Amino acid sequence: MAASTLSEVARLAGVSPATASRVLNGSARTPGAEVADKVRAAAATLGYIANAQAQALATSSTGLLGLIVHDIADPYFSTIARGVQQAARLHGKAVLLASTGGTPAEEQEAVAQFAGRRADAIIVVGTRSTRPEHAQDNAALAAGLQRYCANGGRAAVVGQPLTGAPQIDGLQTVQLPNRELATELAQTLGAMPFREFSLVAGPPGLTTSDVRLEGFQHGLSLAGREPAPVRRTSFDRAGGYAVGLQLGGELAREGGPASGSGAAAGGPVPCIVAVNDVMAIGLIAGLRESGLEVPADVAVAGFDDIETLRDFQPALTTARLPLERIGMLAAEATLSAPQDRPDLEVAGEVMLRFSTGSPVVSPAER
Amino acid sequence: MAASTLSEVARLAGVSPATASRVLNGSARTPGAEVADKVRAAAATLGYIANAQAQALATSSTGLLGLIVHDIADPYFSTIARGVQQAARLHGKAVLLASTGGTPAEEQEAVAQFAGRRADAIIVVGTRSTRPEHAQDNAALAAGLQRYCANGGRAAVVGQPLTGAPQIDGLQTVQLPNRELATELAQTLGAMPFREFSLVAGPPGLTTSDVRLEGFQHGLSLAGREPAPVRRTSFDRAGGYAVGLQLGGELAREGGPASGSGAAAGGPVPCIVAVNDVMAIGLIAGLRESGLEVPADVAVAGFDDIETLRDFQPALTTARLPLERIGMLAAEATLSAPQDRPDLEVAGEVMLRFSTGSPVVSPAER
DNA sequence: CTGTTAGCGCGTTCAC
DNA sequence: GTGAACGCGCTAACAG
Repeated sequence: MAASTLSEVARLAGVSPATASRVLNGSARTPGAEVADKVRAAAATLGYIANAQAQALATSSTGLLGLIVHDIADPYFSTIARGVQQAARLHGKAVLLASTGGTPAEEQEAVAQFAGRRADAIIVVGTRSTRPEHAQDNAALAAGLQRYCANGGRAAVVGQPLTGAPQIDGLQTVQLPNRELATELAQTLGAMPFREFSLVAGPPGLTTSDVRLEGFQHGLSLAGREPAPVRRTSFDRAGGYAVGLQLGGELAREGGPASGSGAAAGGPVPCIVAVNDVMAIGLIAGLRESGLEVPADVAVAGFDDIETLRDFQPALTTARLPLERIGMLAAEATLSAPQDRPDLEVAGEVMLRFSTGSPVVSPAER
Repeated sequence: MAASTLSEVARLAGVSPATASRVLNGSARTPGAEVADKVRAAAATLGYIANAQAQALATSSTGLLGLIVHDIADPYFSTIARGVQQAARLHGKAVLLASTGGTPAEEQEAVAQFAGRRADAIIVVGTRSTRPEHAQDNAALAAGLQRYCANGGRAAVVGQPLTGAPQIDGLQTVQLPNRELATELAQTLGAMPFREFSLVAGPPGLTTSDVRLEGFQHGLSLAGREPAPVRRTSFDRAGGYAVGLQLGGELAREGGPASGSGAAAGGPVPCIVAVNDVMAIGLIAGLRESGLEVPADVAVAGFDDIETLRDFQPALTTARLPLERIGMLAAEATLSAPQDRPDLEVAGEVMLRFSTGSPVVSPAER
């Protein structure tokens, strides 16, 4: 990567590098029109492109925005990433992406990487972990962000605050209404004539999963329901599918050798709630594999309201999180003036659809 | 972003900056063990993190890999992005992301941005455009990449070669088997007892769409079928939905006031093929909205085999592209030795599923 | 309004 | 094995 330099342009234009710099970038005082034109012409013929590294070194500001997600191919993260990207572009920043895999150790690595590149801001997205085996890495991650912020970096965490970390001062948190929305969803569902509830969650210690679980149980109790049994599985489609096969088998057996259409039976059906949409989709696939129909034999709900999944049949009852907006918010928070505003909050919305027997809305209005 | 510097570390360790540099990075000759330890200790207590900008300036290599996509929230692109990210990490590179919106003008902007940051490589993903209004921007894009490569940058385009551009020497192309796969899909489908075929495509001038269209028509003719009529719409879910409503209305009318289940009628049904999965999903939603059932009343097929859509019901017949692998390949191509290998090719696979009446495969095997 | 100087943080050739 | 000096490309003070 050896392109032409500013001094080459300056020489060709017959001026000093400083003047060339003033012309080519938005310096306070623009040089004379003639000179400016000469410089621009020289730059054009040489195909000059300013070296951002050198500029960064000189100005100590890189225009880089670091984004750390668990998996960029997961629609949850890619939608947030789109929001971040938009905000970044609006501010003239470039996005540095790290798709980690989800462990605090990898996240910490990414933070170090971005800190080394002197990113102006870092955004960390994805569930935290309270698993004991992650305690040390969590501490390292917190320390990394701590130091990054202490050195003047701006940072934001989307979801929950860092686990087991003290107050880090430059660090913002974009609070997601996981608990509240889950409560609302459970309360709404709890008031409907379902026979019983089951919950499908990720492994214990994944904060997002745990918090949504808590919210669900709370909502159920508010609705006068018993606490629901919880199945633990992996926090992805495959986990949902596995549990779907399991639960499907149990329900089918219980409903008799030929469960058939539960709708025909007419009785109330059970309702299974997964802690996110992707798991719910897998769950439904598993239930179907077991010969059950949704919502005739069993109702299902998810969480997130992933856009790509909105044409799914039966339409999935879920709790909508404004993912793209969340990404923008996080980016804005780190990019705008470092006010000591309180932690940002976001609103969600319960979406009742046919997977729990609610009337269908026209797909046009997705 | 004012962190501690190498000379601070050196001073604290009582050595020269040069020595500190040798210790902290993998220099050829490692200094004495005692000195090394002192330096490392100093670095640790100061929380030293090397300034990548300065290193880049000194070594003229940034370790940056630029990735340009049309929309990071689109599963097609996010899956490719995952592949790129993995390869990048393997090579110790960081990924610079640009989600452009899809126009050549924005892509050109992103290329300039990345060139300015002196990215070691640039990968451009997404359909090219041959629309006349894009001719100028296409030229600018080509010129930008041309210069970037001339300056020693490595670059790759995924999909089709740049439109209207001369041979750019450092530029690799990852050829996607769009035409061949489309032909194969159409040939397979054409041999099945469908009444007739319709094609749903993006606006004319989107190369990916156009090429797949050509392939389809060719495959149909190989199967002894008439060329199929083409509906043009937007290259996304909404476009598919709109056409679905349209075609659905026509088919329903033609089938009589109460089309009901075509399966009952027993006759052969029409088959509609969309140029990508996302459009196909929208299409199905629109058809359903018109009261038609897939595949009983009408068969539907897509292209890409998007992972998130694999649990969709009816399971979508499609042509699988190994998207993640494609991303890795593109990254490897730009990151590995600049051999003059011919343009890379990728294999795909026709996936027959229930949306065209083919037997269902267990969802476990997605 | 323009040119000169210095320095951003680091790698690297040279001498020692 | 270690230190001193220079340069990467650019911006920001300071003179003129």
